[in-house]
Amino acid sequence: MPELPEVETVRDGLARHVLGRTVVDVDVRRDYSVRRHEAGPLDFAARLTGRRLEAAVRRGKFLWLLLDEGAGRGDDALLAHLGMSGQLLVRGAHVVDARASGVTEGAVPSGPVGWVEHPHLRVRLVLDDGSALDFVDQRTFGHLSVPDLVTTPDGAPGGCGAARDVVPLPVAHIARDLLDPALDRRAVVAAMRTRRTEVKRALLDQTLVSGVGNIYADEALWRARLHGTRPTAALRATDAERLLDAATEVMTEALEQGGTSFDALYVDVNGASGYFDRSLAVYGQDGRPCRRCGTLVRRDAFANRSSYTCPRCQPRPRPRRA
DNA sequence: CATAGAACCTGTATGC
DNA sequence: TGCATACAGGTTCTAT
Repeated sequence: MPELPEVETVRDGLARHVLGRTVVDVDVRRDYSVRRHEAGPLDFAARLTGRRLEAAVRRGKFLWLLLDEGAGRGDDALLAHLGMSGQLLVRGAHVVDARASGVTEGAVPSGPVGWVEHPHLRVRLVLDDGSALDFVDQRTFGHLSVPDLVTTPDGAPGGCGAARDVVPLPVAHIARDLLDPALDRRAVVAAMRTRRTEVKRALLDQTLVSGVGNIYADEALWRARLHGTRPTAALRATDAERLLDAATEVMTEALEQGGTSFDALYVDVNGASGYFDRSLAVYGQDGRPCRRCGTLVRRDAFANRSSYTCPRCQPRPRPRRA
């Protein structure tokens, strides 16, 4: 669910609310949510307890909190991926509005502190000021872990030469994202055109350029007037550039609105929804008129999901012969 | 190596 | 009402 603008909204919230705090207790309610932590839930908790949260960093849809140097620990971080339905909620030592938290009316506040416990709470970190950081995740595709930080080689993911960087090990293969100033956009265009696939698949490939998901891919393609099934190999460089510009633009606008959310499944650290859903031109708009030409937006099956396009603004490519 | 599809899990909406 | 099916913002693993 959360794509770059939503994850960045969460990162910003964490930067403002939990940095400088120390983890005093870790409560793993569901082991599956820390399955990517190889050493298991107990080690996950042990590695976090007593550590201070120093910085909030993001690449694409991954975000992590740098940890201070623990006794005998190397460089590591609390890594989070929200998957399709993950949330990170900062719960202060006060009662949170039940509606904004996505909790039904009448939910029972839990614990002496008095905040409302979300039904899909998977992991809770209790912080030294009495607040808590809750990882909530309905579908459980998201996960938390405490991996080591590694230095990525020059010119790594996506074939984009750029400055060396330190990222958590599971992020080493993820390319820089479209809001990263160090991203080499020309290299992305070049790499995209060497792929033998369709342009929407390339846009969603996080090892080529990261941060774009199904919503913003469709929105970017509509803005660039390209059909997602266009073969990348036959794409003009100017078209590829226009597509990347469109994706950057739509994600920047979404970020300004606090991200896109259709329901309580996506919220910021305070439980509030973003407003960009009102600005979507095609995603989820099937049967409604294209705001540019009036033609009805259509939905097509795409990789166990859907793609939304304007058939007139985004003509399908001519079928190629093999 | 590159690419496409299945698998992972929980819940809601829709149709019969 | 009950039940079956389709679908949902993503990534990793596996098979070609």
